[in-house]
Amino acid sequence: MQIEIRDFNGSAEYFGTTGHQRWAEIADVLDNLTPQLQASDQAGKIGRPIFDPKGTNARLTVAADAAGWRKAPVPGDLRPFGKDWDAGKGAVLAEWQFSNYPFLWNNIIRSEAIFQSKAVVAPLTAPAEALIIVTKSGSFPASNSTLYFEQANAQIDTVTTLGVFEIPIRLVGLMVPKTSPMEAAWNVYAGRYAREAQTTIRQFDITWMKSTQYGNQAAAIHPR
Amino acid sequence: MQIEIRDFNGSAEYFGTTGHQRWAEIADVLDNLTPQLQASDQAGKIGRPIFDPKGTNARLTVAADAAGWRKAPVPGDLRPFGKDWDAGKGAVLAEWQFSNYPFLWNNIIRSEAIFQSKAVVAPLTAPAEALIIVTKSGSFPASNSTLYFEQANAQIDTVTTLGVFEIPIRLVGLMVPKTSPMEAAWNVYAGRYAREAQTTIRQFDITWMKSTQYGNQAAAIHPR
DNA sequence: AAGAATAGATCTACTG
DNA sequence: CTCAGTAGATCTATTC
Repeated sequence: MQIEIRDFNGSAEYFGTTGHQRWAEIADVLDNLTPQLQASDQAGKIGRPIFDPKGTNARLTVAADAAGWRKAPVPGDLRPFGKDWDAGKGAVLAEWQFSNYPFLWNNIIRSEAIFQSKAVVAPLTAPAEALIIVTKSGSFPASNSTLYFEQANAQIDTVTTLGVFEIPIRLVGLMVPKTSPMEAAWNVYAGRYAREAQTTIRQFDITWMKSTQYGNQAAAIHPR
Repeated sequence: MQIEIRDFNGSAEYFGTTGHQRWAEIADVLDNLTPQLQASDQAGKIGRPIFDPKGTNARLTVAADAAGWRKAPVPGDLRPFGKDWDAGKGAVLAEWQFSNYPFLWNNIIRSEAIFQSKAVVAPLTAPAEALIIVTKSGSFPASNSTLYFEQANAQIDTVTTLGVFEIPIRLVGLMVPKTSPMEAAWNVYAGRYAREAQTTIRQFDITWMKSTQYGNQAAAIHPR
């Protein structure tokens, strides 16, 4: 998929130097990711294609695993902050975050805590030096209140101005391709939360609607 | 209801002095709140009584309103952080937070931002000086992943140790009464997310189960 | 009336 | 196998 990047707290420098190899791996995973779509079950838009978090999540995890990235358990003294990061390798933590928007800060806060603690958590081989957060663009039709790139960018931008966070963060946005049609995986699930999908590769026409809150345009996605 | 309190960043001092009247109002609201219960719709515990966020939220908002507390819109420059705080009066902001746990940090981060900005947001009459967060105890049976007091306390405790937040926070926990039976409102809704309830006051037996993650005991609630 | 956005509600999936 | 707990999914309600 096509991506956009925003860097905070020196992460451009970090991923351009020390973290170069880690980023190359994640960039490769993202580059090879096919957009995942599913049918909405929301009143008023039943059946319309929306971004599929389950399919995306599963594929990111599998592909990152192949590159040596593993779930990173939250250490005991940070237990209140949850169970694990979605992936970690070397000195870099990563989250794919497509759930509701407040998870952004849950992810950042606990990453900041581990960053400041300098603890080495398996599978990391050194204290965490940076965090990668993968989101989808707000251009994607999606379930209500799921986090999106432009929103995350605006929030992190404001808070880093406050100067309370130090951990370098590379925010990634999965973008709707500018070229129509788009080839995407169409995932059909047995139930609303089921993880097992029947997947077919299909073509979708993209049309661009008016601009939204953060200047990004909404994309309407129609099956061919 | 019975409550517990945890103070961070000097909020004990604040609510004992400058913020005394504001706290007296909220304490009164909480004191007069009847526990709100509803039937779970979760597989494996269908029909069992759980904490009712909708009923609790609605009653807190109405009672706080009667004491002059109003929704506080997020100002334009903090727009990425959402629409509003649940309540505000004078120089104090309040949230009733019974949704999923990451909202805790969404609430705190945006409050910290407004605290540092020193902006005066309607209906506040001065820059925000403190934040009250009302949660329920983890002793309550509840929907999965809804925020609970002991979890919030542990997280805030860790993060205030990092020294990145300055806004005084009073965290409130709505507790399961130690005396059985408990009188509570039993709310029946037309649908899973419906806000209109048919309410009856009923008695519930409380039995205490084994301790959980943060040392609090789980309460089993049985209709008489 | 329809659309967009946040807030809140609250489930299933998965793991220890 | 059940229970507890987090993660993630994703809806409806409400307001603008």
